[in-house]
Amino acid sequence: MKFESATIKDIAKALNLSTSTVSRALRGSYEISAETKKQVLEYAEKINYRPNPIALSLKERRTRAIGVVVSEIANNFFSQAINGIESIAYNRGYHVIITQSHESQDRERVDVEHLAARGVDGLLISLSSESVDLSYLKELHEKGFPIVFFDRVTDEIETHTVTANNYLGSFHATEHLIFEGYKRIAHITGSPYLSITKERLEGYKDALAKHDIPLNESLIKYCTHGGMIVTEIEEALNSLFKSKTKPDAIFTAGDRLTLTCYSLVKQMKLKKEAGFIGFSNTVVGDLFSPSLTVVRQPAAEIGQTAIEFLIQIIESKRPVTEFQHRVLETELVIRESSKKGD
Amino acid sequence: MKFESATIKDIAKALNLSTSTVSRALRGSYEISAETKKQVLEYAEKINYRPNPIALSLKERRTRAIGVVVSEIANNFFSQAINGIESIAYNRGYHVIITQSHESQDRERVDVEHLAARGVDGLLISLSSESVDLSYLKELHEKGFPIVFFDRVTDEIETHTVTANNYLGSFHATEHLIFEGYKRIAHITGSPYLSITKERLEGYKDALAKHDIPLNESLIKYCTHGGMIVTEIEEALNSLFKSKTKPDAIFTAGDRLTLTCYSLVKQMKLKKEAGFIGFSNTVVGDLFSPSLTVVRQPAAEIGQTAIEFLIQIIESKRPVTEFQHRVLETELVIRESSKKGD
DNA sequence: TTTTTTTACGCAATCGTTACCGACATCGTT
DNA sequence: AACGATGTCGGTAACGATTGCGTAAAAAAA
Repeated sequence: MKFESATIKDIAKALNLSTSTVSRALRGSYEISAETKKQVLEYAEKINYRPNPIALSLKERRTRAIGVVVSEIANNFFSQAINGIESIAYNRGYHVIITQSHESQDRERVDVEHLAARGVDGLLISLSSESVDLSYLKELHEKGFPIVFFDRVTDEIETHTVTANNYLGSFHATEHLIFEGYKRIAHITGSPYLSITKERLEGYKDALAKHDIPLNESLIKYCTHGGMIVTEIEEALNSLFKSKTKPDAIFTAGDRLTLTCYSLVKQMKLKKEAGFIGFSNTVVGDLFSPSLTVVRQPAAEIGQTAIEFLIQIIESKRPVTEFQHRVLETELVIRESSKKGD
Repeated sequence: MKFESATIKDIAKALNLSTSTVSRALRGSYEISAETKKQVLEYAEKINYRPNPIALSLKERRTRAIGVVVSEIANNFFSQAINGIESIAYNRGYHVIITQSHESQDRERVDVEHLAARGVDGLLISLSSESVDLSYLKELHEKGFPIVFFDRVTDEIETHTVTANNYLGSFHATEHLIFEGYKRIAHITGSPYLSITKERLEGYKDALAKHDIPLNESLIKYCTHGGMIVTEIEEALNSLFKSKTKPDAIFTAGDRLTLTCYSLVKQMKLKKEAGFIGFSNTVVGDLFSPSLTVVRQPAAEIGQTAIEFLIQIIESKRPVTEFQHRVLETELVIRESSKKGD
């Protein structure tokens, strides 16, 4: 099945004009007579002519499409971020092509190269858990391909970044647990490669330090697949609660991680024993039992800012050399799960 | 900023060959000598040559991209469906361009026309709440443009459709409430234009009829924005619970609707009074308090089936005239919210 | 009337790639 | 020796649209 669309040639043939005249008439060039213009416009309207964007892309070397690479769409943070991206893109006349890395470095690489080859004008990317070798991104970037990182960023590539204030969000969350009276706070987090993991870990550590709570490395668990694999979290929880220094509170980093972990905690009947707080952008935190205290990220704003940066690079005449690192504040939404029951 | 990529011409120039020879060598044509092929292949590898998909699209009149139009990404059903779509598309070498209608007919139309003009090879669409005038889709379809409907379908356009068994899902959910002893079951649903609304309503009505419960029209509330506007649902709930024939159970249709409504019910402290069941693909239903009984749709399978149908149309040599209407079964996940507390 | 200017349009190249057609060796066959 | 067959490759048009340049005709200026 192929699907034929009217072209400029059809108009030219029907009106006995050349394609160049038709093209100029359509674009309202001054060197076309009013009469001819009217004819062309009317006929174009009649046959519902739409310029072929592929031909335009070939000619103008731009596609007005931008690529987005995230680990999972079915993640509240990312779906909200994409909403933000899409709203701005739509208004600026850009298409958004969304791909998922599923936390796989290989898949991410395929996605990126596919998007670049397909000719997107730029790339918005939040790195996968496994991404350590960024050489393919570096190559693209060095060739002048516009890239903006958001959420999970890297300092190996000099470009705009947009992130939440993970450090402070984590710091306040931890401190909140401390204020509530918790002392043995476990931190379950994602891949140690990720920027967000490092930043959140720092915030956690600094909050403990500020309140003179000794850091216990065995209370820190890395779930490298970020909540996508349940057994991984199960093992982390088992190891935590079997130890002699059982935690009295859990602080999780990441949306899927938080939800999966909270679900497991409930199944394992640990709910009354431990305080709980997690990074999550779920909209139903107060439906949970106990209702869930979360660190909420301004996902939509992050997405919006990221794509604005990207469009700025794309539409800039000269190579951009000054890069911004925008950091947006998180919000601590306090509910029951972090309250001390004693 | 522009981003230059190596072309077949660069190879031709460097190797003192014609572009046609290079092209054939790259595609492994038999009429190119082994030596020349080797040269070309090696040089292409060296400069990291990638064929320009835009030029190919122009020539082959296909883009290997398919467009998806849903109302909202931030909806568990749709994000899971997109996951299904994307997994198949990826393996078959297709790109997926996702757009959101935000339940607006105008936006949907712009999306569809934009995608068609941009040259996607086909369209996967779940209609918006407002969509009544489908003339623009009809036009495309009549021109031979491949379209497959999923979830929210229409019978005005003859093509493949993929849906959950909304009727039976609804029937069983309602019957379940009846078995639990509920008698005055309210049904809060979406736009009356939508196929899913009608089907679910039928299931609800038939279940009542089967058990000799008279239908009370005032127990049926239409929230035309499908849970995106909170006040709409608030009004529906207020009107329901202020009436003298107060419902003893609530059955909601739609993911966002269910979550928003359940949240409101909890806020309004109606939880102990009314049984609750809803269509939802949330993965955290058992975290809620009370844990939430849901009708779960096989979202990923729906997406997968839909895109398989679409690719089938796209790759078919002759126009497709026999269309399938695949219906996948839902799953009733029974938890506390639907249990009778008495 | 002649020259200049303006108007209004066509021709052809271009973007990157492929496909049809043709060209020209080299070889074997008769 | 002449011929066709075969193997290798190049030229060119085409996909749809834009654009610089050229130019005929009409209008204006001389």
